[in-house]
Amino acid sequence: MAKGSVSASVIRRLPRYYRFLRELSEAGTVRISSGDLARKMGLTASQIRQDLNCFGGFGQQGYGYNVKSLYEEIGRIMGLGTPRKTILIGAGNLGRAITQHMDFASRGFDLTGIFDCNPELIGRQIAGITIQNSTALYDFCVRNHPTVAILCIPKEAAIKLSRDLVALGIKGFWNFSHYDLLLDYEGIVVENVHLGDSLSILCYQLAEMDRENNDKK
Amino acid sequence: MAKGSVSASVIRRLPRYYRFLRELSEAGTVRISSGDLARKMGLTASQIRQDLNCFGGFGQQGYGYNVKSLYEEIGRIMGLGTPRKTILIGAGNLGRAITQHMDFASRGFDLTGIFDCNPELIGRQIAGITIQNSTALYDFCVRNHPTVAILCIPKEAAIKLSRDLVALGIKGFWNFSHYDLLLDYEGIVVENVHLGDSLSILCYQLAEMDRENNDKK
DNA sequence: TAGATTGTTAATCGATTAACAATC
DNA sequence: TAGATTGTTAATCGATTAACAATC
Repeated sequence: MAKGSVSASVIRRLPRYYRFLRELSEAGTVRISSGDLARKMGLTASQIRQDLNCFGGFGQQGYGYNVKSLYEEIGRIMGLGTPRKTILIGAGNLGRAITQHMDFASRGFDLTGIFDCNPELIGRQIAGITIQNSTALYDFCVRNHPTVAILCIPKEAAIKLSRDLVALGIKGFWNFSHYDLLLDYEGIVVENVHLGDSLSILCYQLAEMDRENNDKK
Repeated sequence: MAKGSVSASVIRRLPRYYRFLRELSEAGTVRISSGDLARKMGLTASQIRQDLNCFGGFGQQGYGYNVKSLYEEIGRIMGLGTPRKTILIGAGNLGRAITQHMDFASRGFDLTGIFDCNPELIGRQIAGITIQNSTALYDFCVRNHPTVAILCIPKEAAIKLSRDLVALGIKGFWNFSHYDLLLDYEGIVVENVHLGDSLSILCYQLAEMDRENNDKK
């Protein structure tokens, strides 16, 4: 189905297409042309057609794209259909917020375990899941075979733990620790989220704006 | 100081340079060559030299870069020196987690107010700041002149509120709502964070890995 | 001085945009 | 059929990499 490897730029845009198509679908739009979608998303029609054609020809000449079927197609491409057993490690502020905030099911994940080493947190529940002692992690993985781990733990813990988790069968990491997780194992994927970096980019843009304004004067 | 406009690709890498340089500095490293830094960061030496030269010649031929002074230089470029008065809107799970999780001061922000419309939350404290009723937002802005707003509110609220906030003097938005905030006002900057999109990218990569493995068989 | 490494220019690569024949 | 819009190829643009003279 997939033609060789799709570039990272295209992949990063996929979830955004998916979002816009869902909204269009919910609003009752049946069909859309690449030109109209481009205007809505702030892209070019060419780019949209190029992007979609990495995965196949989903449109119809003279008509455009069927919103609902394109939406479903992209969902299939992103692999949302088969939920992956997921564990969360680190039930601090961020871990708890993500658990409560994110709709895992609709995004292809099934949160099955939460772990922390803080005795104050162990036994409490988040989103209906009981926080377990980190010492139970090994047994849990052996028994339940989760394949995805969300890391909401400090840098040092992430470095230490990630190797063990790979050995326990984890294939994908959603990493919030302040550390660029780069696992050189074959067949492991990592998505690093650096909220601090994101905030710093905003800071830069504000600083740059100030500098421009000062130059004008 | 800045030579015209620096590309978005370079800007997105700046916080990462900053992180690595701080770590090197804390580890006691005095100088580093573009080659060594490239190896550490998984970049090319060329790219590092090109990136840094967007802002000026911070190195010295035959020596490399002084870690501490390059670190400080990048901090200046990112504008970390002058803290910007910041407000957080939406003190739900995500808003609370971000408040407690993020070191705003070291990143050039000064969180001065938190707002929510949920009566259960109003009056409570997060990180030493009392959650105020959203109805007090207007007065607060008129009196305190915050310039940055963090949006941890639903899509609809973000759309409605963002225009008002611009009118109240907000120049920068750190937007966590499930919505691509795109303010076409002059002199307003937005950093959208889509955690759902990030998770979807991980999902795609896992699906792609599965497809590759199936193809092999 | 000789060795190392930068700053910078030129070459390459990849991604975006434009153009247009195919076709619904 | 005529009009619209895709899929796809070619052209352009920008970003990354390579090369090397300048120089510490």
